[in-house]
Amino acid sequence: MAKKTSTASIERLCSLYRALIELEGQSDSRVSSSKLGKLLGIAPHNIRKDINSLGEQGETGAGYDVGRLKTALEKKLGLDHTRRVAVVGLGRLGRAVLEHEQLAESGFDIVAGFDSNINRLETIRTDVRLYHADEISSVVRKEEIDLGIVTVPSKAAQETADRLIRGGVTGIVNFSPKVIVSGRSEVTVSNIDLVGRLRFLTAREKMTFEYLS
Amino acid sequence: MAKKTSTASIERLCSLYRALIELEGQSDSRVSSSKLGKLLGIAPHNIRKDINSLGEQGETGAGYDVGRLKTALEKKLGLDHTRRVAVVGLGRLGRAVLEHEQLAESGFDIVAGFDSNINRLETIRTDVRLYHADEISSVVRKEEIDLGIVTVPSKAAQETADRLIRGGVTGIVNFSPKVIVSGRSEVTVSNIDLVGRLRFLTAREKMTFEYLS
DNA sequence: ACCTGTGAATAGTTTCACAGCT
DNA sequence: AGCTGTGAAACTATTCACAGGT
Repeated sequence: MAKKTSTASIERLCSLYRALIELEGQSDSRVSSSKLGKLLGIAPHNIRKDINSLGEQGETGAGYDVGRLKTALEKKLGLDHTRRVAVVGLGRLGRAVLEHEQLAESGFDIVAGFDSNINRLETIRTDVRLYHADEISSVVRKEEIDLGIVTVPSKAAQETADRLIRGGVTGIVNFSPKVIVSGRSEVTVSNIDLVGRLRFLTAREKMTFEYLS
Repeated sequence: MAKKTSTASIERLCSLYRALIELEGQSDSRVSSSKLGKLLGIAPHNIRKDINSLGEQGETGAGYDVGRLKTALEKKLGLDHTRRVAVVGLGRLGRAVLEHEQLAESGFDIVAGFDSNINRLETIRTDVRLYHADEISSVVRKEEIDLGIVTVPSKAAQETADRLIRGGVTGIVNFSPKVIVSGRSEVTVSNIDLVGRLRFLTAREKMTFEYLS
């Protein structure tokens, strides 16, 4: 297999996939790169490059077929089978994630919840099976969990991630403000701390403003 | 003012700021770029460049002074004053955000919540003032709100964002899966949809695996 | 010995331009 | 007329290398 796909490109392909799901319901069964570009705020050239980079789509001279492209992407991105997900940290945010209907609809089954507070484990009413945080590694392994969502306080974040990784997850979404670094290169971590985002937006405005003056 | 700071660089500076907050409590009052690099998973060269790009820090030959660098960053990134934030969409996730203590601690005051469901507005118990979604623009303007957090269903996302922008926010964090595009260039949008992140992690693993084979 | 600051080199990503298809 | 596919150009970002300081 030839060229590695860049992170940025994978990111765009995922947005693209999302857009295609929406377009699927529409009347028109074809889309052009420029229409997709407008929808996602990406340059059309870029979209063509991305699509083409996953081995050409065989589409020809007048737009892409929405259904076909979607199916192709699904396969290429590995989104054609459900994935098993665990949530660690059952505070307000963690519980909101547990009950997030959209996850299952999109092929991500939450099959386990973890917390270090026994009280919580007994109180929370949910269909998801709950375990103590000490069991993370073994449950992840036994239940063949692919991905972990971390919603614990920052001081527990790295330790939580290490346990998930030891259990064998291939990716982690980290909502805690502490940046998680994955020792192994085959595990990808996506850090999406809210405070960090707000800081970024603030900084962004400041710097843009300064640049103009 | 000379060179515009790149998005990636601002992003790194924000992580850096976070790391400095943590280091501030520690015994050692100095950090080296390599130590910071290890902590954040960034190359030391890169960190030096970033720090230096905001007008040199005056630090000399043996590490940076944690406190001084933090203060400098605070000022440069515009994090030295509190910002006013609104949350739109008071479902499970929105309510979790409303009560997120860390926001206020970090200088982001949530001063308004919005929803289009009157029932919710009456039921939710919180210190934050709640309004109907129709009032977004006027309240944002009157309360001088800087940033918006969007936790509405995807079909309402763009409309919500438009209202926030009309009211005058300078940035939006969008938790909904629908990509929001801001017409005006002075408004930055940060899209952080959970399903999208999980898709990305899935795709990432698949592509890495394929590359190796 | 270990650190920062920074010009130069390298690598990587995006944009352009146009050939070719429908 | 409008579209995709793609090599080449332009641009941006990262990494290197080393001068200079403590």
